[in-house]
Amino acid sequence: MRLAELSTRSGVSTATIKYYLREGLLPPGRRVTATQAEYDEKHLQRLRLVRALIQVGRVPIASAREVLTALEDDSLDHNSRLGTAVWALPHGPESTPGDGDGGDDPDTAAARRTVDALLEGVDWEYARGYGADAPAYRMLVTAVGTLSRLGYPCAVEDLAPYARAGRQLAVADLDLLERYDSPDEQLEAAVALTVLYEPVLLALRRIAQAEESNRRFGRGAGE
Amino acid sequence: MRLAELSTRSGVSTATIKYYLREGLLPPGRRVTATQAEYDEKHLQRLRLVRALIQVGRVPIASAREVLTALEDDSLDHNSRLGTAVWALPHGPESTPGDGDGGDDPDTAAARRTVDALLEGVDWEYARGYGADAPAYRMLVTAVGTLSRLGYPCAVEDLAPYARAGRQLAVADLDLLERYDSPDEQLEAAVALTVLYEPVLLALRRIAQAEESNRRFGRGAGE
DNA sequence: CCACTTGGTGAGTGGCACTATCCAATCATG
DNA sequence: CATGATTGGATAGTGCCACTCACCAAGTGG
Repeated sequence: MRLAELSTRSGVSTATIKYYLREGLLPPGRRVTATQAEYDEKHLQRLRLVRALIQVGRVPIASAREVLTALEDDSLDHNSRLGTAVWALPHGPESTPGDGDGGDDPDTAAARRTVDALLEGVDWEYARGYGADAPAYRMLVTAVGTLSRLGYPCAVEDLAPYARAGRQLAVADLDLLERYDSPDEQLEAAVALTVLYEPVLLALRRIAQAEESNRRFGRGAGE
Repeated sequence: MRLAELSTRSGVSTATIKYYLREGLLPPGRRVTATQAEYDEKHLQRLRLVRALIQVGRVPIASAREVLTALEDDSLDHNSRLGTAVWALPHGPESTPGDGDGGDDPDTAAARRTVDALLEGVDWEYARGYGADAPAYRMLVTAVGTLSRLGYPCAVEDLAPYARAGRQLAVADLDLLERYDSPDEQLEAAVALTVLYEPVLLALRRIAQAEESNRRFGRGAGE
């Protein structure tokens, strides 16, 4: 199919598709002549994934490119590709640099200790092995630091229920992932499901908050 | 305290504080003379909350203003303020407008049916009462629509584990909230905890994914 | 008393995700 | 073959948003 058809089928303007091609988010089409290229279903699927990452997952273009590059990096084996791709995903506000406190102020140090205790408490030794390198770990430390800086509770026992929920979510995630047999499908699914289930989860939490608030405080509370 | 001290104590530049004052995110200080104003601890606390909303929660300025306005709207009772504030929080990508499909294409309609069935299945009748008005509901429909458009599983039974997790999270959230006695504290805490626990939760999910992936597939997988 | 600081205002900056315009090569059609 | 539309690539521009800078008159402190 031509670029125009790719556009109508995906609902993305040709200008935007050209932009994605330039940015390396979409592999170039098979060149037919000097001025025409042919795209296939894989391009369409990739384009949809890119849109989902950017619009739903709010992943910046640069991170999306890293993720997608990792997905098709032939120099890595399946598991490494998966790891690299998810690793490159959204870091959230990394360490809030320059925000009054440096990277190792007392609050952040305390947050790190809390997080380490939490990970030990729930027996996630694999995660602890990675230490401060994992984006998710740093995101967690930053968030916990911000919470305590604001004076909100975030001791180990406060965080434990969230860790338990995270554990269940991960099991559900992996269950979904295991439906895919082909390595390529699994790679793309890992990225897509990680990102696209985030709004699902957050929305469900909000709705459940309203529900629970209503249950505890009566109509009108919560949301 | 003066603006400069507010700046050093919060780590936010005076220019940015002035900007927040202009935008109505921060109430004006008590005017001492024609060119000087006095700020207190409440301003500092509010400023920290604003920073947290914007930097950690990625809440746009305009939404933050709505939230904060609702928090101190004297024309509303406690519960209405709480509802309005949380209601104004982050919508995520609302209905992905103009993205090829309008607001009521077949995918979205199917997503709506799935979501309704899910809410009925977990017996959240209060949430269903609000229908399409609640931002969280619309976020959920959008996300589910995107998932199915990409060909990823999001049937009721696929979503159920996430709803269950959301329920547990909401209980944990409300437990944290109930520690606060003063209505004002509770209002601010509701907003802060809703927003600031989102990165905590997402980070824990990522870490747990890596942990679970390692457990199932052996070292190197997941993250 | 006078350099310095303060807080308010308007205009400017930088980043990012597009988007509009142009162009030569190519294709479809009479 | 003539010719007008279309294609894909390149470049520059747009709009938004969260700041940030420059300036200024009014006040303050040594």
